[in-house]
Amino acid sequence: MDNLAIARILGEIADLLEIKSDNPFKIRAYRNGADIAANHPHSLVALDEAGLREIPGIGKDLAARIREIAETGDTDYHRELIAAFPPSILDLLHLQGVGPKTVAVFYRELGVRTLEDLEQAAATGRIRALRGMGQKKEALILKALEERKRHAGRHLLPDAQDTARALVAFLHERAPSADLTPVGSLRRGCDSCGDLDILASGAPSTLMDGFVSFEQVERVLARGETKSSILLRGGFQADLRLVPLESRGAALQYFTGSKAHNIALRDRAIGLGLKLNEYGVFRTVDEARVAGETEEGVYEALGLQWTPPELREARGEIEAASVRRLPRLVDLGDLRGDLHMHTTETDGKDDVQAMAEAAREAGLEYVAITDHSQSLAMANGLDERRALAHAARIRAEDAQHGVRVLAGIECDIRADGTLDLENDCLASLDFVVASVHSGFNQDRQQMTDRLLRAIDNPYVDVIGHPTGRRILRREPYPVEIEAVIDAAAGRGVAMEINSNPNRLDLNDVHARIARDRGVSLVISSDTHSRHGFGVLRWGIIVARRAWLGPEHVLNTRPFDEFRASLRRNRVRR
DNA sequence: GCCGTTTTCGGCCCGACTGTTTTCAGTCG
Repeated sequence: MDNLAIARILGEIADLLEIKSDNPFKIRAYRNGADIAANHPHSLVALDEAGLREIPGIGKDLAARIREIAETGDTDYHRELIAAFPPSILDLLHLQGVGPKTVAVFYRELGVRTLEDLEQAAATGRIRALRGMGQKKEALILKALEERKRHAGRHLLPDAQDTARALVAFLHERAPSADLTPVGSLRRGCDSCGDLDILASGAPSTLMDGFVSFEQVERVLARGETKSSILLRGGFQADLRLVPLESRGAALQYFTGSKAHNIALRDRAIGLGLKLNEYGVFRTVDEARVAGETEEGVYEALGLQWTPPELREARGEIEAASVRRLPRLVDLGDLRGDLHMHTTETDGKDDVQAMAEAAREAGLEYVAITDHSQSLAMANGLDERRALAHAARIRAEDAQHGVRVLAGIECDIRADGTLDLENDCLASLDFVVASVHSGFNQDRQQMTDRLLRAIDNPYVDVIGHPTGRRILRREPYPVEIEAVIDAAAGRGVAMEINSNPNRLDLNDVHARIARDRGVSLVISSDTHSRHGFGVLRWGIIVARRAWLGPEHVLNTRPFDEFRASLRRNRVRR
């Protein structure tokens, strides 16, 4: 029983209480408890009741519940709630536009318990008959269901990586000398993964027995000598492939893909009188194997530079590799600063000092503190007066913790494209990220104009999470992203790669366009706690997939150079 | 349910937006 499992139970209690319309503050207490459990650096199971109660936000009841979960795996309270409501209705809660009140009405009035029930109800016009609902609501629900279906079976990159890691560790115990590597879209760093592919080279065939007995297996889909597939609880499908050691490189190449990259490579092989498959590179004339032990060898045999997995999407990498002109890609170690984070002044969990210290420990040389502006009332956003007072306190921490600290803001872009704080306030700050947080239903023209107008504001340094997507949950808002990129290029405004694994926004394709049009990128964490700097690795993966080198990323620069390169500080001629 | 207290109750981040109403409920962030 780990902290995440505790968090999941507390979170479900909060969800169920919400559907029950229980005391909202009690709900918040449980949700907060789930947050605490999920983010606590040490195992809660190891703490006794007194130790738990020392954690702020954990009181008498939550401490007792956590103890109960630690000892029995669940709590009676949770079981009681599940007895009152089928747990499958929690799926409904995660639909876009459907909240606890709506779920409760669906359940009470229509007996809806599952996504399928809901789809039936919507399709037969029973939603619109409900009080407070209409045709539009019904259409929105059908759309949300359709989106959900499209994303079904896909998972966020960190979830895929965690599951793959657990699976590899499990397999490693059974075949310590084998080489075990996650391949497929996970190795390429795609922003979501459909299934997990694990390659085992030099493993005994008995490893398959281990694989299908993995503790998280729900169903064995296929069981063979060299390939097996399992379905895991939580929805992941995982495939294990066994190849002999001498084919390791070829198999790595073959199973990493992408499909388009592999097809192009095999095509190239044919042109060279060669054949490429998962066992090696072979001469067509006599079937003699010329490569396959290492991936480098496979690419060399095809007259190509070894290509980083992130680039294998048939987006020009083969042509570049053939003339040895693949770019030097940015690395996590290149990052010197982080330019988007929140503190307790708005909706963050830690204060400026704690963030600065954590940033230093994460190896960063500078940060910008960018709390929310007033429009985000729910996040306790800052008005001009508070923004300036906060800036003064931030500057007092500058260089006090081994990092330079800039007083920034994440300023909301209003529906009309104006910014949420007066220009003289923005001018008094060191750094401004401008982001859209509301009004996602504007049409393409309105949203584009809105962003263009924000870019026109002379105090905007960066456009934050420029398309507003939430991976697997919300589509990007409609926007002419290329028009926005061109405007940013013209005005010298940078664009963000938000590293939150739910966002990864800009995505790889758009970030590459931005790069090609001369826009500078920043890779930022958008962290809301001192534990959140680790997400920068996901932003780095997006940047690598976008062909970015350190020279394209502003926050790889030394502090003084970075600062001088900001639009606001650039020497104008 | 947690917390802090002028300590055992009373307060707990709230405004924008949408779709439904005709003054508001629900969702989102």
